[in-house]
Order: sequence, then C-alpha cells, then structure tokens
Amino acid sequence: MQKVFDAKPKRSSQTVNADTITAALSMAVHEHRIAPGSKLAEGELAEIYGVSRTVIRSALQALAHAQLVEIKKNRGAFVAQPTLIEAHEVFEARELLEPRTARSAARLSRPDDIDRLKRHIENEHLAMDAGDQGLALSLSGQFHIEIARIAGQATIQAFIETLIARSSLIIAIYWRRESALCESHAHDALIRAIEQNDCQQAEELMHSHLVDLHSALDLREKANVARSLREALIP
Amino acid sequence: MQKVFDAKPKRSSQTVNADTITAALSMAVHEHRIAPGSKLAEGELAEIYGVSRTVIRSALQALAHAQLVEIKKNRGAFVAQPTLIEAHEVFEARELLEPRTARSAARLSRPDDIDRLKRHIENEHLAMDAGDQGLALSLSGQFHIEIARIAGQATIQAFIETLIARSSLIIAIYWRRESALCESHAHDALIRAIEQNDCQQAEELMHSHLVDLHSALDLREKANVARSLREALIP
DNA sequence: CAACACAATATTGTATACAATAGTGTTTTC
DNA sequence: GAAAACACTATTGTATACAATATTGTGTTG
Repeated sequence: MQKVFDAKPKRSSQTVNADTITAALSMAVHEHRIAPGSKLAEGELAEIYGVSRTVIRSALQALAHAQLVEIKKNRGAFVAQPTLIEAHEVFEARELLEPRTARSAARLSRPDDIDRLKRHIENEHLAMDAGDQGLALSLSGQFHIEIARIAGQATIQAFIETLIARSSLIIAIYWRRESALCESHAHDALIRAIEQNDCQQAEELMHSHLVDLHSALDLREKANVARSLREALIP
Repeated sequence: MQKVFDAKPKRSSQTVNADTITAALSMAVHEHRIAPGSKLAEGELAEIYGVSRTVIRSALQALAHAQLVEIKKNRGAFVAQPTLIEAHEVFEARELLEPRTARSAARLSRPDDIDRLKRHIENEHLAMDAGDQGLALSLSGQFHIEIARIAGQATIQAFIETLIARSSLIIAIYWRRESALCESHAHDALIRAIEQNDCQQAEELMHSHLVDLHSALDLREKANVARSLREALIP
C-alpha cells in the first residue's frame, strides 16, 4: 500500500496529539494524497502515528464535523464524497461570502498583509513549476483563507475555511481534466486590487474568480461516477 | 446544586449515545438552563447520563466544534462566553446570510412549509404565555432555522444553525433587561411575506429584524462583566 | 449447485485503568 | 507570621481491555 501520510511515527521531541493528526490528515486531503471515499481505519492510523485509537477517534470526529470525513455507524470513517448538489451548494455559499470578504480585505489591508499574499503566490508558482499540483492547490486555497483573515471577521473566516476544505474534495471528484487550473492570474489581479484598496474591484474580481471555478467543474458526467456502487451498477 | 439536565439517567428502552447527550446539552444551553462559563465536568456528566467519560468527551468535543463550549487543555470544558467582538461578528454574519436566505425561502416555500412555520409561532406564543422564556427563545431560534431549511441550502443552513446557537449564548450574556423580547411581531410579518412569496419583502423584514436584535444587545456595560476575573479586578 | 444459515474474523463502540497535570492545602523555613 | 516549597487531591489525557456489530468465509440443505 502506498504511504500517503507525512507525519513520522513517534517523533519523541514533539508530542503527537489529536490536533496534529487532524491537521496532517486535513493536509493530506487538501493535497489530494488521499482520495475521496478512502477508508480511514482507526487501528491503521493508530499504528501509523504511534498513538492509541482514542486520539485517532478524536481526530476523525473533528474531521467529520468539518465534513471532510464521513463517519458511518459501526462502519468507520471515510474521506467524504460530496454529491453534485453539495458541490453546487458549497460554491454558491462561497459566492455569497467571499466577494464581500474580499471587499473588506481591500478596505483593511496593511502593507505586511500584501507581503504575505505575495509570498503565498510565489510559493504557489513554485509548486506549480515543480509539478506538485497537490501542493499548489492547497496553497491556492490558503490564499483565499489569507484574504478572509485580512478582512478580520473570524466567524466568517471559519466558514470560509470549511468551504475551502470541502472545495478541495469537490475538485478532486469533479474537476474536468480539459481545463488547466491556471487561476494564478486571477489571484495576481486580486492582490493588485487589494493593494490599491480598491474595494469594488476586489469584490468583483473575487466573484468572477469563483464563478470561473464553479463553471470549471464537470457537473454532468462525473455525477454518476461511483457515488455508491449500488447507484453506479444498476442500469 | 440545581438540577439542570433534562435527560433521565439510564432509560433502558433508549440507547444514550454521544449524539443524544450533545443534543440535550445543546438544548439546555439554548434554553438558558446552563449559564455561560459553567464548568462541564466529565465525571459529573458521566454519572448524570449513566455512561462512561468516553462518550461524554465525544459529546463535549462536538459542542466545542460548534463553539458552544470551550475546552481548555488539562482544565476541562466550559460553556462558552462569547466576547463582545465575537457577538458583533455573529450578528454581522447573520445579517449577511439570513436576509438572502429569507428571500430564497419566500421564493421556494410550499403550503406545508407555511403550516410548520405557523405552528412554530404558536408554540412560541404558548411558551411565552407560560412564562417559559428559555423555551420561547429556543423556539424563536428554531424559527430562523426552519426558514433556512425552506431555502433548501443545507450548507448555509448549517452555518446559520451554528450562528443561532452562539446567538443564544450572546443573548444570555449581553441582553439588556430593559427591552422586552417581543419579536413575535417580526416573525408574524416574515411568515406573511413568505406565504405570499414576496421575496423582496422577506429579505428586508429579515434584515431589519436582525438589526433590531443586534441593537437590542447591551454592548457597553456588560462588556466588562467578568469576562475574566483578572480583567475585571485590575483597575 | 444455488441459496440460505451459521460461524469466524475484523472493526468499531464503550468502559475502565492508569498517567499526567492543575489546583489546593499544609508544612517548613527564614 | 509571611512566603515559598512540598505534598495531596481532583480532574483531564491516554492506553488498553472488553462488548457489540458488520462483513466475509464456510458449510449445510433443498
């Protein structure tokens, strides 16, 4: 079996608790190193991370609440598989929240915020050039979270973070191969608008960026790809 | 000590699992039967509900993720005490999400939806007449959730549910005694707009309703009421 | 040989035992 | 007698053991 987890077992200098495992699994999902639908067996994870099942369960429950994994009673935890309907809902919610947030960010941004955004973009380009699409996607998501952070609304930021996490799953399932994911230009333009405190422009750019993403999902064909075996195999 | 929990210990016919305990505690917070800041000791809850600490911990973690309780490392779980800033953020988020949701609800509502809303209002009035302010408040919150349900966006509905849960805590802390909480009229007007599929009216009514609620919070005096002893006692 | 029933196995759900930590009370020392 | 060091208690954090459940494999029966 392929090794997909990045945390080393039993690094004695660092305590491995539920939060670190939650973060590690979350990162693995964000970077598409674990596919939607994958079984996350407690015993296996406990062995990998060198802790008891107790702390694994805690981590899995946290991920379940963020809707990144689905826990089925007496069946175990699986990486979530958002349905087509849920995919639409997630992007509609993002189109509702993020443009307004980008506007606030443009109004409130300070010079060091811009620096951080630019560093993010650089890393994104670097990952892209290195061919690490998973990392690039993850950084791309963090870019949106960074904008929410600048807007200074922790409550809405938390919502956006869960939406972006789910978006990563949605992209893993419904992204159409044909369209390349070169959204870097959109991000570049966003930074400029925010840097110049152009609220209106920032809001509009974010909105069109999200509409682009939304429409780049393959909404028909993949719909009936193995959501459940039963549905897939009954003609 | 006063008995604040409603679940009977060891009802043999019904399995008591983490979800039921989460719901029971959540309800108790919604109805203001447990005050913000209260300690929720694992052993005590385990005894009350007749289960082991394992399942109590699971329930508390779920509540923590919904931000209804705060878990402090090696200290335990406490009913959350939203700060003034968080209170503002929650209502600003509601003002962003709910008017749009009310609009959708007005567009999509069906006759039986209206029936359910009206039954909700009735129960709200009944609880009010019976002097059970806690129950009335809880039902009032559920009214908003019901509207989100009608709008048919599960993702946004989930956000609104967490916002309303936190609103209950905020009201417990920052509600000013002077203003009576007779928001029933606002709800009545909302139902009429939704029943008549008047989208614009529903959106505006919801917005002004939330602004009313927001402004009915006491944002100055209570701000420095025992957020922490340290801050309260140092001049 | 197909279909059902039953047993074996593996995994999750729960309880309990032990370890670690924070808070509190007591004792010692100056 | 005040302050600091220590020990004690209570509570949380973690591991492990046991119970319950689902799945899979095997055998029986028509």
